[in-house]
Order: sequence, then C-alpha cells, then structure tokens
Amino acid sequence: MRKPKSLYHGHRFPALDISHAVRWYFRFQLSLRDIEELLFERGVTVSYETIRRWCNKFGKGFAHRVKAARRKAGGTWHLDEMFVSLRGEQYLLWRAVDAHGAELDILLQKRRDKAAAKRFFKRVLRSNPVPHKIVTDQLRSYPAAKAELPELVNVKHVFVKAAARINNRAENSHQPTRERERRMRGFRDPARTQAFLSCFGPIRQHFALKRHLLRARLYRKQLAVCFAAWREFTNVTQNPSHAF
DNA sequence: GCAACTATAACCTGTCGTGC
DNA sequence: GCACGACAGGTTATAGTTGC
Repeated sequence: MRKPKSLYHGHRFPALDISHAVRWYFRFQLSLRDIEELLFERGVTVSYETIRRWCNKFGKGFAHRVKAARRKAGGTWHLDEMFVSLRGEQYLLWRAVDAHGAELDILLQKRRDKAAAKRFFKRVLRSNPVPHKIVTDQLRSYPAAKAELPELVNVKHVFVKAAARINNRAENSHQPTRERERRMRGFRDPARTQAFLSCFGPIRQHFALKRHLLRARLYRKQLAVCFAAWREFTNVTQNPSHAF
C-alpha cells in the first residue's frame, strides 16, 4: 500500500517551520518581514515572500481544521457589519459570532441590502446549525432577508441599538481586524482580504484565551491544549516549545 | 498645513535550483 | 525534461517623518 503524501510533501523547509510561520502570521500582529526576522533569529533563513506563499497555501486548510474542531456554535448568533476601505472603495465586512464571542463566519461585500444579508445568512448556515436567537443592530436588511429563509423564519430576532452593550460580542470582534488593517497599511484586493480574514479570525481566536480571567496555572494548561490541537491541525508531531 | 521624502506593507513576475 | 518551490527584484499603496 502506498503511503499517503505528507501535507508538506515537496517543501524544503521542515513542517514545523512552516507551521510556526503560518501560526505567527495569523495569530499575532506581525508582518511577513517580522516573521522572516524571527525565523532567522532561530537559524531558519527564508524570505518573507516564501512565508507569504506558505500562508496562502496552508492558512486556509489550517483555519478550516480549527473551525471544524471548535465546539458547535451556541444558540445565539450576534451579527454586525464594519466598513472597510479597499483602495478608497467602501466595502462592508459582515461578521457573525456566537454567544462566546467566537467568530462563526465573515463575508466581505459591497452592499448592505437585503440580498447581501441573505447571502451572509446562507453562508453562516452552511457551516453552523440553526440558532434559536439572532442579535443584530437595527439594519432593516436583516429581518427582510431572514423572512425569506425558511430555516430562520421561526428564529427569535433581537434588535439592539448600535451602541448597546448586548451586541458587544460582535462589535468587539472587529477590533483585532482594525488593528491588523492598520498594521498591514490597509487591505487592498477584496478576494485577498476575504481569504486573509477567513484564516485570521479562526487561527487568532484558537489561541486567544481570556488570560485576565484565568489563573496562571490554568492558563498554561489551556494553552498547552491549544498547542496540542494545533499540532494535530498542522500534522506536526514535535512540541513547538522543544523546537529551535 | 502642505509637500517631499523615507520606510514598510503586500503582491507580482521572472529566474534559478532541485528532485523525480 | 518537467514541475515545483524558493528567491530576487520590482510595483503599488500607505503611514510616518521632516523641513519649509
């Protein structure tokens, strides 16, 4: 029987280096050049361009595995949109998070009308069970789109004012995106932005434990669990703390 | 306040090296 | 010889700094 090809088949650099680079890029507010420098410090000489290609190639798959392994969404969806400027053009980044603040899905669209809302609902429904409640701002596109989707017709819909604390989960989840947007000197291409943010959200959140709510011992224990899971997602057997 | 300059970001393309 | 991967160099865009 033929042995299945490794995820990293054909790559010259070890899987661990690739896994590190991809994780750092999507986990922290680091540029590709920052990661190039960090790897060089650890004896790995690779260009930022190669790291960019690794991120493009492996990011999507890693993010998909992270999302698939996550606990199923709670019964409530919090939905919100944020404006993103791409080369001077205004786009809307639609985002859904669950009751725990975990990102369910994002979608970059030009409009915020009924069709756009419907498109986003369908997208979230493809990878998440039907919620028992959705929480949104007062944008009228939400109820109009919801009324046309049989899966959501009977779902309770709670409207909140944009500044209301109840929808802070969705509002707060925009913050890392804003920070990253600034670090990257803005987003440019819609397709590339969608691809980047689809990886950025799940991977970042996988390691973003609520440190301020945890005692050090528990925090380290949970972090170790996150790393063990990451090694599984990336098919890397070596413990990162033993690397370099 | 404004323009010029510099630094830095992602992205693109052509070329070269390597392994099959 | 071919396909793949990495690299170098260039492009475009934006933010920050400096000097007037």
